[in-house]
Amino acid sequence: MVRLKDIALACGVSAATVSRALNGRTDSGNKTAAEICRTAKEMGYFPNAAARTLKTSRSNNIGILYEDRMDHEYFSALLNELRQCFEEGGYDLTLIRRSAHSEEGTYLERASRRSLDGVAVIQADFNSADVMRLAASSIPTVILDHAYEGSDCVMCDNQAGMEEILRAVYEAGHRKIAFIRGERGTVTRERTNGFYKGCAELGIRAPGAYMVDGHFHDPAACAEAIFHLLALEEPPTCVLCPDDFSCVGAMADLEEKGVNVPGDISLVGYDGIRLARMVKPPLATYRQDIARMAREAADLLLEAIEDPEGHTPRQITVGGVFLRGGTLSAPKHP
Amino acid sequence: MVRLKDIALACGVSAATVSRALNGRTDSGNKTAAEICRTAKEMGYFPNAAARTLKTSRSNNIGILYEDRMDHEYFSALLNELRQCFEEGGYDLTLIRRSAHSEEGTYLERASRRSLDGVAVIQADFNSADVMRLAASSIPTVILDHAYEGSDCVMCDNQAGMEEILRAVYEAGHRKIAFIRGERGTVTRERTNGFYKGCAELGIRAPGAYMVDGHFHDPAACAEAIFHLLALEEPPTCVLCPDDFSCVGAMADLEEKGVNVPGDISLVGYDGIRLARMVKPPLATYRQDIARMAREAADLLLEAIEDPEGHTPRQITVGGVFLRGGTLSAPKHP
DNA sequence: AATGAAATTGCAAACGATTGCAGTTTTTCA
DNA sequence: TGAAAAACTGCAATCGTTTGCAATTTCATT
Repeated sequence: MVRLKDIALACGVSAATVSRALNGRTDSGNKTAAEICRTAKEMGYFPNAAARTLKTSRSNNIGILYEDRMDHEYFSALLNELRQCFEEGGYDLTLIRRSAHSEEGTYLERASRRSLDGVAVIQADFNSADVMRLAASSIPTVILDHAYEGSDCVMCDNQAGMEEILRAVYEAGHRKIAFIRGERGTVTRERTNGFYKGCAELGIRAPGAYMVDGHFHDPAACAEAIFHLLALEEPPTCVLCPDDFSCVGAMADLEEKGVNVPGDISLVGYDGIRLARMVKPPLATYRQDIARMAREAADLLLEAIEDPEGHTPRQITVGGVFLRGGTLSAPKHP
Repeated sequence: MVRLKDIALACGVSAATVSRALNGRTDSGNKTAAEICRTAKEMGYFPNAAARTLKTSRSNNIGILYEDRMDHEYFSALLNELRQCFEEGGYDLTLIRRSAHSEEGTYLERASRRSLDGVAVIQADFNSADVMRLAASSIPTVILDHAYEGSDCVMCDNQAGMEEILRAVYEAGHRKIAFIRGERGTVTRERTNGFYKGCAELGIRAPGAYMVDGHFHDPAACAEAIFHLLALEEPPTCVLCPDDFSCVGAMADLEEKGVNVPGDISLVGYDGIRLARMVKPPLATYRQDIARMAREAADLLLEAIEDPEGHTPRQITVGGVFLRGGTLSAPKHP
């Protein structure tokens, strides 16, 4: 490995001068600086990250907190976009997660042990003290899809999304609309708010039986909930599912049992994953603007890193767009 | 941050002793060692990764090479499994990729700059000199889904997979079988071999027109290829697609244009992603054993890291399993 | 040419951990 | 009890880079 010292030797200067030249500092003579840079390139020099980190306590490394399995397209896409944003800024991404079996090491510890410049929380158990400690620490942190008081957060506009879905469903002629929601949390809370607000605005009755607790990303649970709803005395004509994945899976179950979508029941998903638009009929759904969320999150985090004093935490919501689809049609018996 | 020195001070010993005690070295007095460990825990000590890396040139960090978008379920799942394996071993994962716009920094450079202990190549342009240089370097590297002479590789058994698919298709009664293959590379080469080998064994004719060049993960291209095949004078009765994702998308296109699957044509996918089994009809496909691939890859890489001398590169293939599905039925006109 | 200011440069001390070597203590055994 | 062996500990150098300070050079100005 080529060291600073090697270049210094080759150029007949000190290591300090080489460091200054390579870092483009103003107090570096531009005649020698050019020569030094040339030699450095020739010799194939690149700085040792560990040494630099040790000295400056900056790692040019961003931590990614992602507890879940990573096979959810929504999160994968988010991670992908984030990576692009951060790589533009010269940062690498490191996945951190408490090792499942040996319970040693909190997130905060893992982050500071590696001198991470910041952490993006894509998916985590937001109620755990561990995550909260990280968010409250001095390490810049941005949270996605969850509102934390006093932290940088980027969320898709779940409330507006639900309201938009409701409007579309209403226009299609539905008045009996059920909502299967996912696990408790910011997302579910906001969607629930949007649901009730939308119902109120449109003058739709929203009986308690039409609000069902379900799970995200769980087709079986979603199907079960729908069957349960269909068995009601006064079944809904349209069901809003927690996410596209569940919805697609549930739809297959329904068809198998002889329930036709949208003939017997209309379905609407959430997320706008690509496969949801490929199945037959394509899902009516609400597509989140993942690229923009990532951009905003990256900007927030980078700002907090570059200027910790000047930065004040902000909470940003990003809107999406409703996609019409064959799973939503006029109800047979309105 | 608590330093080694702080603990040394608190315990009235030298930093060297603390280091030895904490690392459980044999030349450390067990009376004091216990005391030191206790104090360290009390004070909330954890080692500074940068300092340790600088001294030992081991980072406990594995690089992940993943050029593509990360929204392919197959690769996401692979990454997920890998993460689990490596985290068990106490390694973190760092995503490395040439920053797209500023062309500075090869993979090898990025890896050694961060003192990565090893690199797993999940998805990359295997023909690029950059990747080859990395594989040929002294940094332990394991390649997934591509055969590199003299490197550690883990591949799914594409040849056997194709042969198994062919047998199933044959049993269903098909004799005119087309194959849309993906981009050139190890995977495609092996599948092609498997296709021809299977045809030969079963006594199936394999005219050149039935072998179509296509793309992975590209539903539109797949659909187009299928239409092209259907327009042949003697169209095939069954088409093997490059992957599930393409197949699902193409199927929707077909239905839209009035072509019934499997009535008019049988389709078979490849990969076994979850959504492929949720659509209607569920795809006949070949599911790769991703968990096992990850395990093998991790084992290879860890072995190469722990014992670089004793390790000789191996190439491992992992078999999968054929999944029957509604997209494959007996041909109308055999 | 002398002077002071400005521009460069080098010295040396960090950053926090590890480790060979030597020195000290303890243990073992005769 | 004494000497040798074993066990433990500390010193100090080292990993590669950055940076405050001081020293040196360069330059403009009179």
